[in-house]
Amino acid sequence: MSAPPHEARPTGPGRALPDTQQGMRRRNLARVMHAVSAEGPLSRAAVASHIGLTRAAVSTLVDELIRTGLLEELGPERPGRVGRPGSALAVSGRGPAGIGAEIGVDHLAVCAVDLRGEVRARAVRHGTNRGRAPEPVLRELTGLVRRVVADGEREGLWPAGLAVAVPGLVGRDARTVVRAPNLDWHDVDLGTLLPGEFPLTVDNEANFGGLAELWLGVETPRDFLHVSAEIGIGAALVVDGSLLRGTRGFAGELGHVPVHPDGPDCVCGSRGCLEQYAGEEAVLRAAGLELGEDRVGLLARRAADGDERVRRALREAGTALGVALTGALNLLDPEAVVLGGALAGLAPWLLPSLESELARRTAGPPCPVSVSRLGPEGPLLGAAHSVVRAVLDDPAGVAGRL
Amino acid sequence: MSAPPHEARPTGPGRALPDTQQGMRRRNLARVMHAVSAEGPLSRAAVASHIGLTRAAVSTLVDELIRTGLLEELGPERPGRVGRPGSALAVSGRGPAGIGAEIGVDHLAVCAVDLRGEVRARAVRHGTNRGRAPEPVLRELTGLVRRVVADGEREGLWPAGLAVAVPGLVGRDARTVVRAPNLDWHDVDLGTLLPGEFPLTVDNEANFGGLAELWLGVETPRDFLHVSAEIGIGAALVVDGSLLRGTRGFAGELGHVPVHPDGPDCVCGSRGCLEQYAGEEAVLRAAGLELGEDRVGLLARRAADGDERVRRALREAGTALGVALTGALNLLDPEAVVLGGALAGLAPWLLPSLESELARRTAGPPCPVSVSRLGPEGPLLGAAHSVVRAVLDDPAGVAGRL
DNA sequence: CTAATTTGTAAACGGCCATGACGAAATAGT
DNA sequence: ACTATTTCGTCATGGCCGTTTACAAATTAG
Repeated sequence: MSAPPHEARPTGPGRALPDTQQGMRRRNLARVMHAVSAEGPLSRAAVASHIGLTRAAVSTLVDELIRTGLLEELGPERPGRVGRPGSALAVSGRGPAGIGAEIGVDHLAVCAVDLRGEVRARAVRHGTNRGRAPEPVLRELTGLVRRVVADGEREGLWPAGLAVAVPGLVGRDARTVVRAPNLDWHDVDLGTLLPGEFPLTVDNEANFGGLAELWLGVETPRDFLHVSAEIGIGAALVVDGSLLRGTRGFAGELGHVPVHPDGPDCVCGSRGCLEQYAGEEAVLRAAGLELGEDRVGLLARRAADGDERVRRALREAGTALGVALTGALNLLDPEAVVLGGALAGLAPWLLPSLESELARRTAGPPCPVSVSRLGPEGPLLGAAHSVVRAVLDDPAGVAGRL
Repeated sequence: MSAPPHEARPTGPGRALPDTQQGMRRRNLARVMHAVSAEGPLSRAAVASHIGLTRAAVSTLVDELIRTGLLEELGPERPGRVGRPGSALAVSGRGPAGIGAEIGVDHLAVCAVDLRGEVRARAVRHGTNRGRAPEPVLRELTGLVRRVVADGEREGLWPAGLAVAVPGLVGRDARTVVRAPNLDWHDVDLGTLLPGEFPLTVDNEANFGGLAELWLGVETPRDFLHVSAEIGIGAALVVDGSLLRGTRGFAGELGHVPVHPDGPDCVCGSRGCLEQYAGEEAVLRAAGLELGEDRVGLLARRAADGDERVRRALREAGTALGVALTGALNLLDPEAVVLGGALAGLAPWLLPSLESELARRTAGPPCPVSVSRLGPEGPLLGAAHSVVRAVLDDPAGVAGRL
């Protein structure tokens, strides 16, 4: 009944496996998968030199991975250089798939991603979820999941796990939504309300967005700060290629970093939090706009149209964001800052003031700020890919479920 | 000539070793050392159940460790329970030792710590180093190191490495002091100025202080923030048992987190940094005291004597620290905050305002703040222990140097 | 067309942990 | 006191796994 304790979280060639010969084998299988997945089609010899094993050892590993359907033999490479050409190996486009889901304030979305990282099926339902009870929302989501799973199965894919991105704080058990202000959900255990046929992981959408940036971004380093504002302002802290979650799973709450310690009261009990200056509500108020559907799109359109009041509101939000980020950069010394989620769309009007604030407050060269090209798709893709990464990180684990 | 590329930094049972049988063996040797080191004297059977290997496997591992002198057989345990009593194993009190050194603003200190974690030799020289050139200071330090090494050798210890704590920023190469404001050093490569007979590691004193807290603290969790103020205000960020260093090695610069963004100018180029409110200079000025020797002790004495102006200065510093920490806690969600270094001595007057500020600004239960019992010894002990940990993390590596 | 190079596989080898059995040394029960 | 039981450490055996060595296959260089 209950799904196996599927620990999708630690990423990087399958750590935490026992240091026994079997564990070694499993880790080496993972390293082969990672090499092939990351470096495109590769011959056995190329894999061997990538991961530091001998060709013979890689041969047996590859045989096993082909037998279990995780790897595919593409056929002989086109020569080009001297010597016998290798036989290209690629990650299979059939077999296990990661199912990602997103519970947004204004929509539900589900997609299936194969081991190659390609989206093979999608389903979306628009319409607000603000204030709706968890049960009906999750029933709808379950419907979408089943549809996507069915679509995938028609193409030879089977679900290796389900990862759900939610706009709120998630406990370290990766199942319960502790608090989702914009849905008005508290302590909802998604594990009991979603299909139990495959392993489930739940996480904050900012975290999944950050992971998407890490895995899918073009030039993303292994150490960066991914800032995203959907509702509150959240940040994903990626340190050395893995997510910093904090003891309770609440790390990255950039929105409640004090900017003006004596500023206006915040719902969190503190005063002058970043959210009071750069949060969605605050910006809309400063811009003189009403709350409604597609608030971010509205801001972007008005700013593009030259509405000076909106532009000023965004400039000031950028400045506040700059102050809060200065603190974060001093603490974490990341390689880059990436603006994602809603911020990506507003970047043209936020960036100037943000960057000048950072430059003013930084001694050396300021930390580069870039804009995510994933935009609002980030969390959904990150969720689906987290399942895929879990498979790549322990191919033997998933093979056992065949 | 040049020391081997000794990577003392990653801690945790020898990771990053290749996934081959030899690497497995090395990691298992490390796991045995860790088990014995952490859990006191242990029989082979107890070690086996701790690390999940069979008794037979542990036997051969232990044999090897005894042969290389890293473990010692203490003899039969006193029974107590049924069955043949085990033979107690303990980490050897002879063999490799970690040499720790500290370059303080007002002193130099060196110590040797054996694998059991006990300090076996020390040497100190008092007197300011403020403004002195690196060469004479490091010549003196070299003298102290040689003395401590000689003392250790008389007890059967040989130096496995030297770790130096400095009051400033250290590059990620773990050798160069990028900037040490209070010594007025810039880009000094300690590697060329210190004995090259054993592997060298250099790090910030705040980092070593934090590691000392992690390794030696009584109830320290694996996730905490260690705040220490010697000169500037530095923090060591310990995440899941390892130090967060940042891309350039500059993480933890709590002193330059903005507290009042429009406050007084700071040397870093920004305005209203924490250091302007809680830094040593700022507090002394607010307290109406002169700069001189043992400034922290002076503050503590005056505060203890009831000097209201000093107490107010410390209260206000505590409040500012609380604001900056609020930001850090929101970002990192650690399990605890530990005050170390100079702050430990001033804690009685800082804590009340600090904690009330944290409580005011935190929604749930506030993060517990504790005071380090290591105090000013932290960085020195952390440095020495970092070498010891490196040995425990890869005993085979050190055995090769016998 | 030959020499050189590279790939993939097969067989022998060696290292390492697991398994199972055994003697040793203690306790528990009679 | 004596036996049964439990636990410890070790040894021999076996299986797993990566390495080494050798070799055939496939390509380029000359």
